[in-house]
Amino acid sequence: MNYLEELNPSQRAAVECIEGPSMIIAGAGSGKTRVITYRIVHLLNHGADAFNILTLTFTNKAAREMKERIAKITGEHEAKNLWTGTFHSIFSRILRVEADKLNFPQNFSIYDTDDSRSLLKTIIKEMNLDEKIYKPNVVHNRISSAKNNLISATGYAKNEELVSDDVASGRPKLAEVYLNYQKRLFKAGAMDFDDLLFKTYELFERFPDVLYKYQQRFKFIMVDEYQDTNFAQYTIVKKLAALFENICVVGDDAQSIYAFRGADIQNILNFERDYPDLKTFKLEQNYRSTKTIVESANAIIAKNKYQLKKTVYTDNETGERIAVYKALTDNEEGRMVAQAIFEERMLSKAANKEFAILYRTNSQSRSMEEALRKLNIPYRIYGGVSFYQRKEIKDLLAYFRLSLNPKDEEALKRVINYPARGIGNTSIEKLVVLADKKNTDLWTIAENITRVENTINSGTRKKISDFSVMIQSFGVLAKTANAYDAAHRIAAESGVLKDLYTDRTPEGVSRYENIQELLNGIKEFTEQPPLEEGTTNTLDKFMAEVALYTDADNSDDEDDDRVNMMTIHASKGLEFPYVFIVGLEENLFPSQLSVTSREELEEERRLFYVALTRAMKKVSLSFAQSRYRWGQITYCEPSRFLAEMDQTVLDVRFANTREADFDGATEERNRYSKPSYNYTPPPGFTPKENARPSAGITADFKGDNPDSIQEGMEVEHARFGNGLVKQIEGKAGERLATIHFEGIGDKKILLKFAKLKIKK
DNA sequence: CAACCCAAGCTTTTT
DNA sequence: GCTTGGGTTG
Repeated sequence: MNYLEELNPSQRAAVECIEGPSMIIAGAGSGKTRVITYRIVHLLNHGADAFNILTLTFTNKAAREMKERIAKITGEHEAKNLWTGTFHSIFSRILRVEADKLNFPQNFSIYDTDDSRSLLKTIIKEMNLDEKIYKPNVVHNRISSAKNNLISATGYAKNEELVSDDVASGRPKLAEVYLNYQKRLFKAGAMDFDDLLFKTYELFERFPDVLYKYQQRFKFIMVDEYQDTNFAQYTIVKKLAALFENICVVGDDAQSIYAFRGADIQNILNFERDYPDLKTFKLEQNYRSTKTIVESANAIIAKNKYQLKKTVYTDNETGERIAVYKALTDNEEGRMVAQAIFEERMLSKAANKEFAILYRTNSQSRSMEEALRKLNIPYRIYGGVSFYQRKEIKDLLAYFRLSLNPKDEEALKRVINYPARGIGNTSIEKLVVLADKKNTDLWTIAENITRVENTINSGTRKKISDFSVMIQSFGVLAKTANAYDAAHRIAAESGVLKDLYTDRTPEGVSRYENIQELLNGIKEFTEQPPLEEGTTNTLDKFMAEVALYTDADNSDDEDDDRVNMMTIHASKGLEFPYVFIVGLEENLFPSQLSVTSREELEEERRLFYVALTRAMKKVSLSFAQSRYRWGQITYCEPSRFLAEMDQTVLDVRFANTREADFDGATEERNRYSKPSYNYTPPPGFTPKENARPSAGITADFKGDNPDSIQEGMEVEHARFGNGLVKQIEGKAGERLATIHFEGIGDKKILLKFAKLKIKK
């Protein structure tokens, strides 16, 4: 095929520039992925070896899609040899090969955020620090951002600015916690997510010959979503590219939405400085969206001060106006969105999967879900609690980790008494004390428990020794048997399968199914042709990859016809014909945590830009005037982003679907539509005095005495409306009622908290 | 040592 | 409002 002919002039220029440093600024919907994949194809066609091409992405999904697209053009064989993956996965591959240089075991464990926090908690306790001040996640964030800026634990301790920050916030010992944390990770043969970057940097820094090896291997380097790189990533890429300088970065400053975790748009500017003979390409034609959408998005991003100049335009048709749904409550917002999807589906003969509901926070999905369910609209939620974060999955994975790396302390603590085998907290504490005394690790103590002098009673000692023998046998399995056999036997022999199988509650059943799903995934992995011919796909190889799998990576039947629901962050890189952006309220979107500084607010605005530009045909926005947060009703004001929109393309609708009266307010509107940090809602968005009372609004709803409520009564609830009391359990003061509400179903409610009006 | 109960934190986003 | 983790009880 002649791929070059499928490109517009600027895309083609970017693809054809394969030598030397280049930067592609790719506006939303401008065919970025196409350019990257075709550029790789172009490299291959011009004599580059797939083995020499490195492409770094931010998500596993992006990497997988890219590989698939290239495979379609070049064939599987060629595509398989490409180095394409996330920063973390590519670097962990390198680190496994080179682990001995850093004195890490080749099977080092990768600690996820939970493991890191848990270890920090242990350290904070051991140092007798106040957990209220040294909050594990605050401490973790500090350490994480230090690592992302390539500041080691010793470097941190010497950094006056950081240390005085810590002193000022009452955490003078933070540097010491960092030092201890790194010591413990090392002892456990483990790296956390940030170490995968930091240790790669360290490896290249300390071993120039190793760096040279990879510099020669990666003759051509591409970085996707370059605007999201942090300093560590930037530095490592720069090192890798130093020999050939064949580096091409692709990004869009307007879509930088990860500054909160260390991403720095500055890297784009640094890039221009680092490579004076840089060639820059701008992809400005949007092929995805209507004029209305592109122009609205442009108008929004124009409010930002910090940005590169570019003009995104489209030749597509003007398209529909942007609907704005104004709801009284979060639940009503859900109903309106569901209703709108229902109607649009009829009107445009659109499929469910053409719709996406995007929100700022995962917790917003609930009201949407309920409303969709009521209209029998099938949906799928991306993200949320990811598969690999589930307790049962983490438990079994901890067995795998421990089998491969018995020094992995977090894994050991996780499974030594799961399923319950009589090694409780007191015994574990004793092991910790012993390990400390002998200056060794928990595993070494456990392994030698019958030979070490200790105060643990003989029954428990036997149990610990049985456990360590079992783990040792698993270790052999994991390295020799095929991954599925090993995984299945570990799941069975550890007692995990049995434990979950015995639990016949719906949650238990679902946990069991999840384990089966994991095992099926391992089976699939086992049956793949191995990377090296003649070898077996063992469990250690599976684990080398799985530690970095997350959320959307299990691509379960994406062809299903369902409405898509996800956070805006998760939607980056995707497109949908119809997009609903919900919860456009101050303190929600923009987030409450970001309205204090200009930089953070601009990031929220970019987030809104990303959300708008996901849409191909039509965007709908919505907001509610009150919403449940932390189980409490809070009143909300419309988001300033609504005021920043071009008001003439908005089509505002109220709950009763009559058109909002917007005429005659133009002057007023202009007065308010300037970007303002002291936000005042524009007219038309302010709640009306005579807003119709609905089943949701409850400011002064008074309930009757809860003690007088009895089974069989008809009651009214502020939020759920009318219902019938079916059952009351519990003693006075703690009475729990099961009430059937019209159109909602059964709810269990504590009477002393619920405000219920007795109707009959 | 397990089961239960309560308090705290959570709702920013991901590898 | 929910989940998680810690503490107390049996």
